[in-house]
Amino acid sequence: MSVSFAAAAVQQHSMPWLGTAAAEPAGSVLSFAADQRIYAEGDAARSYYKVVSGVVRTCRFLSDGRRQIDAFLLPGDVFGFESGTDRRLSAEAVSSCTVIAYRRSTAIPDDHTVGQFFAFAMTYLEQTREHCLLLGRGSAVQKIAAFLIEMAERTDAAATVGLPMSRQDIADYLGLTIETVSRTLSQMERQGTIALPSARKVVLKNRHLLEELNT
Amino acid sequence: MSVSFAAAAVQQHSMPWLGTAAAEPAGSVLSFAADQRIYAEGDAARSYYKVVSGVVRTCRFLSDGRRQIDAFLLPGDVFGFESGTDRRLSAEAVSSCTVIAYRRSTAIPDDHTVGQFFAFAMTYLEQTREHCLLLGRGSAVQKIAAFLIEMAERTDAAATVGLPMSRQDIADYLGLTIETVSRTLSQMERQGTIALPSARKVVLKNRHLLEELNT
DNA sequence: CGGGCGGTTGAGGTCAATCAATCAGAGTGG
DNA sequence: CCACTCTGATTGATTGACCTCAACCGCCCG
Repeated sequence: MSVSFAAAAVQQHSMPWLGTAAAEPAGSVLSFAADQRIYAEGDAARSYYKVVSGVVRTCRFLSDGRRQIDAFLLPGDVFGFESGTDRRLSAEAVSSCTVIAYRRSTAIPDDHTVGQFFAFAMTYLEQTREHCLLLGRGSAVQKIAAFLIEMAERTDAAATVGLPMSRQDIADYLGLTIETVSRTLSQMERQGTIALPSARKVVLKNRHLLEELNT
Repeated sequence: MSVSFAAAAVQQHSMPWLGTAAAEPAGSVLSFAADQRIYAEGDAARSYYKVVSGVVRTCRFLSDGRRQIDAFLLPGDVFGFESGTDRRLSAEAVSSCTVIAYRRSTAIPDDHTVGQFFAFAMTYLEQTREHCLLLGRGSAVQKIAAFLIEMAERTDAAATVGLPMSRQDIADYLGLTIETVSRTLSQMERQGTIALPSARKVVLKNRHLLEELNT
């Protein structure tokens, strides 16, 4: 689940959108402020993106105003490729961030590129299935524990994990409310499993215990 | 939910499945009795499958014995392709069923086949995301309503929908208990939204209302 | 007729949602 | 430098949805 930055840099200018690699232009760098929309559900999908810095969330909105966050994208992560012409999710900046946008090409696909996209899709598919398992069968404590471990692994954090997103973001990712997120974190702190030096920092004091909760 | 951008990983993971010949691949027809295992989590992934008749479920088991069903596969559906070498889910026959197994080949990759796999993966990804939304944010009534509509659409059913799977299967698919599934169906029947001529048959008497619940 | 299995129904408990108040920190203006 | 405000986070009290435990029903099959 770790992110490979070296390989990302190498591949940076040769990832067409199901198109030929030959005349593919470099992607354009874009910056977004916190909570700014990158694209919305229903938009035409003309590009895919790679996160350079900051954090991005992909999400869907329900008619009652609630929100389900599909994924948090960290530096190195790729997002925004679609099998159809339209966006199925919205993408927004969690923090101020910069991304590289790669334009979709209409040229004939080559199999190396399609193979890469297949691999991306499968990776996301497996992660989304894992997320389903958590949403369908996990208690609040299990959800928070899994989330903290996920963040720790993805940021290669030793013990102190930075949380770039708000409690509301975490709640919408885990299918909880902000109150439950907050309460669960507080409860874990009282039990000595974690420490909360600030709202956006978590120290994993007993990571083994957190991992056991996930089984 | 990060995607590693490592090119090496992409090669390694996607290549095994890119070898299917352009000519119609030879598949062997297999039959399974109800509840029989087709493959288990952790097995080597040597084939992918297409459902000919009957219904298949893909699922994972938790340490406490509970189960999360990832998907129900109906005739025509393809399942069992993996990005790695191992099965990440188990597959079992819901009813007695027949499937065609296509062995993975080492032949030269083929554009069309690779593109198909990408399309399959994206389709499943979108369905799984939809499922996440339901599991994370839906009430019992919403889950059951969405499930009934899904089954109706997938079987092209007019009004009477056959349910090939048990209440336990439905519960494990929706992240509920059998009691809640049963109660919710009964409640919908009392309200006149559906009728239950038998346990495995549902008549959608007010499909519009069911669809509204989903929004 | 009796047993077994899947499904339904009921009573009571639990966990997370809801409603509501308080707190903490960052930014602003006097 | 200190109120003041605004927003995000925390905590408390209560409610309610779903789970759990348990009994019962209905159908199939011997």
